Amino acid sequence: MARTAYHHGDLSQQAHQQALATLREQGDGAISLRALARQLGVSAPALYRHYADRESLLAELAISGFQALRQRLLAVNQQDSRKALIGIGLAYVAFARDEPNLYRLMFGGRVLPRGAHPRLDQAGLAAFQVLEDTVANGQQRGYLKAAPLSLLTAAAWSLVHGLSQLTIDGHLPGPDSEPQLAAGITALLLDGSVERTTNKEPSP
Amino acid sequence: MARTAYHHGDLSQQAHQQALATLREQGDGAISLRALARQLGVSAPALYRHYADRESLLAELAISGFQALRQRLLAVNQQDSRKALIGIGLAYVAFARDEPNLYRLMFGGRVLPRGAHPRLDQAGLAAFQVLEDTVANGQQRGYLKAAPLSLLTAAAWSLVHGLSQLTIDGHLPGPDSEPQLAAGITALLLDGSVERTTNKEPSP
DNA sequence: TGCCAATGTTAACGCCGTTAACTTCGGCAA
DNA sequence: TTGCCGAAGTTAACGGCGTTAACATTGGCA
Repeated sequence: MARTAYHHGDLSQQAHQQALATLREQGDGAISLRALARQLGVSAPALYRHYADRESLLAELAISGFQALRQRLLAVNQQDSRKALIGIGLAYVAFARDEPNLYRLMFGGRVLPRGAHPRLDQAGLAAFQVLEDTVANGQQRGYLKAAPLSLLTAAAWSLVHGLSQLTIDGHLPGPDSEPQLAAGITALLLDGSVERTTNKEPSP
Repeated sequence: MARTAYHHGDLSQQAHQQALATLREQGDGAISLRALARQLGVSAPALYRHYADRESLLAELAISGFQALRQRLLAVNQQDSRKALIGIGLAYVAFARDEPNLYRLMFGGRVLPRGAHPRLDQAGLAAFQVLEDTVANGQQRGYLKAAPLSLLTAAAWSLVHGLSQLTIDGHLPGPDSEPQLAAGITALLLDGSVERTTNKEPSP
């Protein structure tokens, strides 16, 4: 169907783009189908030809977010296991820093209950898979402990996810020191936090 | 001011309680001032005598959430440094599991931009302080590395926060195995994830 | 006792998501 | 070439929301 005065011709794509722009600038709470339609010079119900409801539109945005995150994690691709793991952590946090509102939508949990949008779940899983593969690889090479893969992966994911969330919410020191912080924290998970010279606790 | 047919007498308190109940059951998105007023048998604008707007009400809920979290962290109080640290982690994740919707409100970041509600920032800081004190204590006793306190604390907080978020959003295995997972992950941050026997990476 | 500040009320504005019923129009079948 | 049908738009409407303005009630203090 081609472009006409009546038929818009590319509404789905443009709605996605415009909604993404609004999300980036003002967060998902600012996304309204009516305002979106207004900006696109179209009536509000027209959007319902392309999205079942507001939540479906948000789900599409989240899906593209997971795909972008996955690409950034795949781009790390270091040979050395330690560098690969720290690189993944840095890339993850950098994504959250660059796209805070998108990241919040993806992981907010407020919208989009798990299981409501299968394609969304699948996109999230695909991004997670990159992290898990990196951990598994480090383990196969003997760099990481022989602990259960699910445990190591959950630890790594929890760490970078928590750091991302705290960073974009301003709970941690300014963004200038953020890369060092991320690298230092990742290193802590790798090397441990306990003082190795004294395994026993000294008496107080 | 006493209870009357006209004057409710305890609206502020009851609104808080009712909103908290709705939050627990359906999340903050389901909290509406009009519905709240209806449930309390009062007109909607009456609530504006006690809360500047919807966001202020949510801020109050979040504040009480941080206070509850702080109490649960304070209740750990183990002598042994390692047990104290793991105990804090378990308590933190347990709180999130018990109050998922409240936890999301507290850390969602979607509502309540940092700095908008000073008392909220202060309540969050007070909860964070318990974690930092525990870390500092472990460090002073020589159990933890002599790394910068802010780094160690950020790592611990990131880990438990990320684990909490992933847990309540259903990204990790069922809640039955959750305590073991939390304990195992916390132990990983303490002891490290790398295989100690081989510090060098073997050639592939 | 009278008044004032606190705490309620109704009415209204403009926004929102969503649905129903109708219109336009591109492209394919006869 | 024509006719029609389904995709993709339209307007109108419903009910809900946050919020404000203007007004009403009333408890307690001077």
